[in-house]
Amino acid sequence: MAGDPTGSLIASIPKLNAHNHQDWKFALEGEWEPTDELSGVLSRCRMLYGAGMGVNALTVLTDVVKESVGVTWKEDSRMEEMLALVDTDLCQAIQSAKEEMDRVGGKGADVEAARKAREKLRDALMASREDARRLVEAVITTSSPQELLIIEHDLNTDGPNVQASTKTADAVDDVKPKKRGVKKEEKDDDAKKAAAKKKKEEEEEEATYKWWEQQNADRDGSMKWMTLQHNGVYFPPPYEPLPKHVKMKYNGEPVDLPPESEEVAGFYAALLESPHAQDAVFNKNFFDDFLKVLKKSPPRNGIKITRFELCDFRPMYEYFEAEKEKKKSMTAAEKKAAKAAKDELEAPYAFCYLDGRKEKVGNFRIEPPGLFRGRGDHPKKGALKLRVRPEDVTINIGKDAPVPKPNVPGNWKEVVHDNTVTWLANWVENVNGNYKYVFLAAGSSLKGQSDMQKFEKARELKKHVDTIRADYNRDLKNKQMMERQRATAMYFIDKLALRAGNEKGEDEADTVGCCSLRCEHVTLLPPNKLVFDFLGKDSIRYYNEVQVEDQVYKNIRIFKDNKEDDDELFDRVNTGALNRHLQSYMKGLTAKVFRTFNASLTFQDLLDRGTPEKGTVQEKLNAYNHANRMVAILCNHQRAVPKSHEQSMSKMREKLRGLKYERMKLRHALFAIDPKYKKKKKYAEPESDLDDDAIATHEETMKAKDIEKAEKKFQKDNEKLEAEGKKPQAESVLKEKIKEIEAEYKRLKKERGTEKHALKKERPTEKIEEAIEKLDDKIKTFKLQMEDREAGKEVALSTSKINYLDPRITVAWCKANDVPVEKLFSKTLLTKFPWAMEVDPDWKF
DNA sequence: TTGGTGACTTAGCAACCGACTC
DNA sequence: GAGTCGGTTGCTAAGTCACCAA
Repeated sequence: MAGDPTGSLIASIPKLNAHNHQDWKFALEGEWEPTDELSGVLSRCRMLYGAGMGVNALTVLTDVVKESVGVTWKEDSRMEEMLALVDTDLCQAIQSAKEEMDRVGGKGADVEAARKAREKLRDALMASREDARRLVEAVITTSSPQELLIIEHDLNTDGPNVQASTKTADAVDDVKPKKRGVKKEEKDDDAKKAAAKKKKEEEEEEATYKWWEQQNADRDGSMKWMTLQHNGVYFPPPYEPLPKHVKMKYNGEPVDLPPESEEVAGFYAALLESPHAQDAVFNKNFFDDFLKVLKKSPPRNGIKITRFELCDFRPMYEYFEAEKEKKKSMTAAEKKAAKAAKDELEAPYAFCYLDGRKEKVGNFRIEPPGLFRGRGDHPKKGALKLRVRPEDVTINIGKDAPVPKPNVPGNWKEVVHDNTVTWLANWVENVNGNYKYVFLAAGSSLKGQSDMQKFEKARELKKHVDTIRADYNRDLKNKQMMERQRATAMYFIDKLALRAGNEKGEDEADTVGCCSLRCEHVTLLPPNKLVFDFLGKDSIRYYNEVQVEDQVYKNIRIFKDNKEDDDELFDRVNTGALNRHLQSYMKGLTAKVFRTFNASLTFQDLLDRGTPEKGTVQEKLNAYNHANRMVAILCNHQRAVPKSHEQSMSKMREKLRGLKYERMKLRHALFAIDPKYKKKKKYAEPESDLDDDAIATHEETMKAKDIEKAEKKFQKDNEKLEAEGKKPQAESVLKEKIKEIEAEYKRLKKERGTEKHALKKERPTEKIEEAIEKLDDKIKTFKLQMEDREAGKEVALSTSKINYLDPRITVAWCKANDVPVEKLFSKTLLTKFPWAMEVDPDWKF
């Protein structure tokens, strides 16, 4: 993009949020209003500075310039250096002016001092503006490294306050060095270089900050941070009414809804073709809430809506679908531009500064309003989830950090400074009264530390698990019913990886875990089998027929005795008591730790035993996926069979048949050349599953494909001829071609089963042998892939990988087996587990 | 001991995205 | 360049568990 006119580049910088601008104006008491075209650039600096983001004008300018000129120059490290040299003075000037202003502002009485401080700050900003202008202009009018060097030199000798140049390509000429005393020049250079170096070091430190190598002896576990700065949360844009012609109907009549009720109708309309709209509870809850909204915001054309079955949301649904299509058909450039604009708006919320380090925020977007999509038989599904306003949101931020302003009108519910928690914002949602939180991203130091601690705790359990198991096995016969129930529950938690199973309320889906199992969920199957059948978390069915110790079987029979189906199986045990008991063995031990412990330990064990030492990468990956799948099955991590699964399997089967067919033809070619190959075992055996029927099916498929190809080619050729003003080929040409194809397949059919059924082209036997070898490898790998896919169609591998498998197991295994870790960890997982990347190949869980 | 509250992790699904094929 | 497909990411519901007051 270098060389673009300044205007268009500046125009591409998205506008600021109004409140940030006002912030700044407030700071300057209206004495200075940016008017030139670079105000956008400077606003970014002001916004971040105003929001107390620990401003570094260099970073801001660098970002802005990068955004302005696109990617071309990003790779030019000289440019980075140049920017670093330019901006250090400016940065310091702004910082000191701001500090002074804060100081005198705090006293309140010294009007004159405050005025001077404001002036200082304004001057610093004006300098910033000139620098920004020069930088942007220089960069956009520059395309070669040589020119950049000239500018670098110019900027070094001029200092930050030089006059702005013109905004055309002449700019480079305009920034020629001005004479200055050598000593001062050297001094400036040294200071700038030192500051730039420091800055670079800071950036590098930020990029490679390894919290897992730091000692946090100065902090007890309860303090999560010392300083915290952020820009709050991002509220979704307000509702935009639909075009006038798009209206729901009631009893066949269009309904003129005001925006408040139209928005709610739209929530439902969008789900019209989803299973939700077929759900009676969902529909009832939605309609009850819709009626409440209609009472406040009734149709403007007087229609009275009272019956759900007379509502027709289809016009709205069709409009939404059309809009989706429109969005889909946008060009790549349009999509990119839209995304860039969205990113720009959201950028201030995506990061925070925790103890001075830049960290990514996870879910900084406030959940938009909609209909509650509870899972399973949730009694409240379909209820209206209200729009969250700033008045609903509490912000948690450092004491000294400036309080951000919401991006929509309104004020925060509360601003707190609680450094014993990790959330940046929270609110209570209206449907279930649950708290919702904004936390740091999964790759942040806080989440990473907590993750690592979780796995370390699970590893610590190794030291205690023998004692615990011995105790609960003993207590299976305990005369105290409570202890016997507890021991049995622990047996299930340990052996079957069941969840703890807290009590649930009436207004939630009826799901259970270990402690909340009811008699109906466990059936006795003599002599010693138990059948578990219940809905667990997320209403996912847990079904397991499992052979248990005789004593466990006996206990369940006793616990069920004289009870109704819907009575609690463990009526003397709850999660609280169970966890308190576990704490007596090990600090921090709870039922949940057993799941992590058993998942990781099983995984490690399966990898150790199942990885083929001399296998191919694919074979090793299969062993890994197998181990991963076993853990996912243990933890009951299910997923819906992908819609395209059967289709994709059938394609794979077809491809495999093709590979085998190719092999058969190669074999036959060998036989045709030299019949003694027939006696070699390697070539004598026919391909498995490739009987006459399979060959016939395959040849039919190939024939159909060849004919289709010929038809397409014929059509394309004719179009080309017509475009050139030539006469198109006659239909007979196509017919002749198809005839040829059919003849070829007829020949193949006739020769089927004989060595004539071979390749047409003659090749030396060594080449054919080589080709068979390659095909064998290909078939083997492909079969493994197919098996893997089929076995995993109902199992979600990602949940265990993200939550239960110590990442160090994976990393060490990859190192020991020469498998690139990228094959197993996506970008997100690599970011989530940086602390695991340095383990030795022989590390074990 | 119990029940409620608050903070955090775990979970499946849908939308998105990028590689691949034609 | 368009269409397909499968993996990845974002979203938010649904768990676990500590803590506190009664």
